Order: sequence, then C-alpha cells, then structure tokens
Amino acid sequence: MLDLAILGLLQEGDLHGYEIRRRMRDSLGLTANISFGSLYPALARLEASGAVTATERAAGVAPLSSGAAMGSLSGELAALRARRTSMARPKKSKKVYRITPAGQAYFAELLATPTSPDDARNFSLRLSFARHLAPDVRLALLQRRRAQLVDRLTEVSTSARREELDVYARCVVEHTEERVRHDIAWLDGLMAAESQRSTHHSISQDPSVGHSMAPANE
Amino acid sequence: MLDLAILGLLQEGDLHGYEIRRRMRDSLGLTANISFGSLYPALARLEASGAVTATERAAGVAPLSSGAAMGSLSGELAALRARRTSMARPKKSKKVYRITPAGQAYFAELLATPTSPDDARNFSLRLSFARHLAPDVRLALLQRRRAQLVDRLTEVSTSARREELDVYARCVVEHTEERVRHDIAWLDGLMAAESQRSTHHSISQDPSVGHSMAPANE
DNA sequence: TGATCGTTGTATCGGATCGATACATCTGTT
DNA sequence: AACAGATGTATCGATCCGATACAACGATCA
Repeated sequence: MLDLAILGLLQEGDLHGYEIRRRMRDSLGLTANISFGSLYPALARLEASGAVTATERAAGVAPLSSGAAMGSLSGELAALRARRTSMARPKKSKKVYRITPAGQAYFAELLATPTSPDDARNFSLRLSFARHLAPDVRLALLQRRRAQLVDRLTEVSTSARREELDVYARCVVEHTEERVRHDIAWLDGLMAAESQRSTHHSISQDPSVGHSMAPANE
Repeated sequence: MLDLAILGLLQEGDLHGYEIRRRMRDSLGLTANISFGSLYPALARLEASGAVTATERAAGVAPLSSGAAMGSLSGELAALRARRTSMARPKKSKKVYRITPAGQAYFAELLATPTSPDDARNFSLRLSFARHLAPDVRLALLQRRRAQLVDRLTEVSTSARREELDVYARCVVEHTEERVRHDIAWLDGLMAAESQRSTHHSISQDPSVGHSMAPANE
C-alpha cells in the first residue's frame, strides 16, 4: 500500500510528490522506483479522504515557516498573492502535502494492521517505520516475517525437484533460497538487538549518529 | 509480464492453471505467489490471441498420450466421451494448456526484448529461461542487470544522508545495499561461468567484456 | 453413515499499480 | 540563442493483486 509509505514520510515533514518519490527510493528500502501513475492518484485519494492537505506554493518561498498551519484553500490563495506581489515571475508551482490528525490515525491503523501476504516490500516498509510501534508489536512484526520465511524455506526444500531443472533455473532457485536464509539470519540479528534494547531501555537515546561504516568511498 | 512465465513453463509440457502457479513458485524464482486474478485472465488472453490452446479433460486420464495433437474443440469432445465410456463419474475437470508455434514465436520475442526497468522479477524470469537464448544475448542480459545494480549502488551511496535516518530505516537501507552487493557478486560468478562455458567458441570480437558500465543498448 | 476440514481447481470483481506519455519550468552548457 | 537534462505534475490503458465464490475430491473422526 502506497498510503502507508506516503503518510509515514509526511510525518517527518511536509513534502511534495517528486520528493516523496525520491525518499521512497533512498530513504526507505524500496528497490524499484515507484511509479508516478501510482503516486499521484494515491495522493489525490489521501487528499480526498482528508488524510492530507495540499498547499500549492511557488519555488523560492521558505519551505515551512511562512504560514503556521494553513489549509488547502488559504494556501493556494497565499501562493497566488505571493506570486503577484513579491515574486515577479510565476515560478514552478509545487503541491506540498501535509498530514492531518486523521491521517496520523490512519497511518497508525495501517502500520499496526498485519498484511495477509506479508511480502518483502510490505515488511521493509513497516520495518522502516518501526519506531512508531510499541516494542512488543515491533517484535511480533519481526517474528511473523521470520516465520513466513521459514515456511517458504521448508516448502522449497520439500517440493522442489531440483535435478529436473536446467542450469539457469536451478541457479535462480538456489540464489532465491540463499537470499531467504540470509534474510532469516538478518532477522535473527534484529530480534536479538530488540531484546537487548528492551532489557535496558533507559540508556541514552541518540542512536542516529552512532556508528557509521564509512560509506563515503566507492 | 506473466505471458513470458506462462509460455516458458508451457514449453516444457502441457499444464493447467493451478500447476502453472505452483511451478512459478518453486520452479522459477518468484518469491511471492502469483495471484489467480492475474493468472487466469492472462491465460484467457493467450488463448484468445492464439498463443496457446486449451483442452478440458477429466482427471485420471493419461496426461498427454491419448490424442496426438488435438485442438480445443476435439479435446473437449474427447474428454466428454472418455467421461461417459471409460470413466463412470464426471471427475474434476482441468483445462490443460498447450503452446502453439505462434506462442513459441511470441515467447522468443518476449524473451529477447530487453525490459526498460529491468527489475529483479523480470531478470530472474529471463535468467530462468536463459537456455533458450544465444550465448551472447545471455551474457548481455547478465551485464545489463549488473550495470543497473551498480547504478543503484552509486545512487544510494551518493544521495543517501544516512545519518538523518533512525535506527530501523537505516537498518533497512543498509540491508538493501548489502543485498545489491551480494547480487552483483553473484552476477560476476555467473558471468565467469558463462565465459568459461564459451571457451569452446572462438571469440573473435567481444567489445563489451570488461566494460561493466557500458550499456551498448539505448 | 455423514459431517467437517483441507487440498485442488477454475473463475470473476473492484481497486491498486505500472509503464508510457505529455506538458511545463528551471538550470547548465556550448 | 539553442539545446539538453533535471524537476515537477498529471493522465491513460493495460496489467496485476487481494478477496471472494463455487465446486469436487480425499481424509479424518464421531
């Protein structure tokens, strides 16, 4: 669901569509770029349902601090006025989206609701927003994903007559299986970190600038 | 595209819809189960376009050897006749699909056509059917995928301000990056196996070997 | 006996998503 | 000035998905 990704990104600040797409690519784990044919209808849906409000504003204006919490209509008027008075030329217009309290409730509901076929994309999305979850719900998310991966592994090992496949198909199947094993090990590490995090939860909370693995090169 | 997967599986023998879905899961690299809401319309499309023929036959009948190459109508008649004479009870009816020469041509065309955003699913599918490709086209497929993964890696390393992300989002991003690196190494191994497999041939000119960042296409 | 449950199997519906495309503005290069 | 490329919004048809319904079969258990 795109709604979850959009609302989660909007909770960290107001964004316009193009920037939402960029952050989905490199701030979330989404490998494939999301399509504009999905993004803009999703934004229109969210705006129609009252989860977000859109504010059209010209470029060059300060990103947030001008109007405190102006809605859609007043925002458009302000953008027009600024276009005529201070800005001589009608610059590029961006529709900046802001999440509403109803949108935050919707986000919390989406995030807590477990999806029936919890595929990789859905799980990565939920894990990216896991700081909004209670520790027990967070751990349940990891365990459910792990159980599903283990299920897939046993299914593959039982029903795959691999000797009937040719070189390339078998190569793909084996690589898939290896990736599943790797993901299970990764989840085990995450769960260990979770339980360690819950034992002494009152230590310093600045995990953002802790250890960087020197990604500057290459 | 589902058409490619369906036609590729049908080239190894006649199958019915449910079995096609099973083989997509554990004979190809498709991690997520394909939906019936995609599979059955795709089969109907392929049948309407003449790429496959459907034969409804009862269970318990020998899978292939009864009628040599009967079409759809005669197949249905044969199934009805067998149901009345040899089989007393009207068993479960399966629609068995068989690929036609036109379907084989369509398959070859789909397999050779490079997809613009060559995502993981598309690539795994094509690699599973790589034995139908010429060695040079096969190698080009691997190199194109590798170039795309390298592109993604450089994009991520440049534009990701990872220190702004919280623990969970950064964890997801790093795991994604690690998986991309792993896939690149896997592709390198495959390409090495390919070039070793082609040592029998005389490599007169092969300009793209060694230039990993050279997309000669488009 | 039959009652219930899980598996196999085909099919459809509405909505979500995709790929392609169009259009417009800004920025940098030659 | 001319051109290319990034930025930005938007729509279209086709495809894909999740849910659901329906039906026949096998197995298990009371």
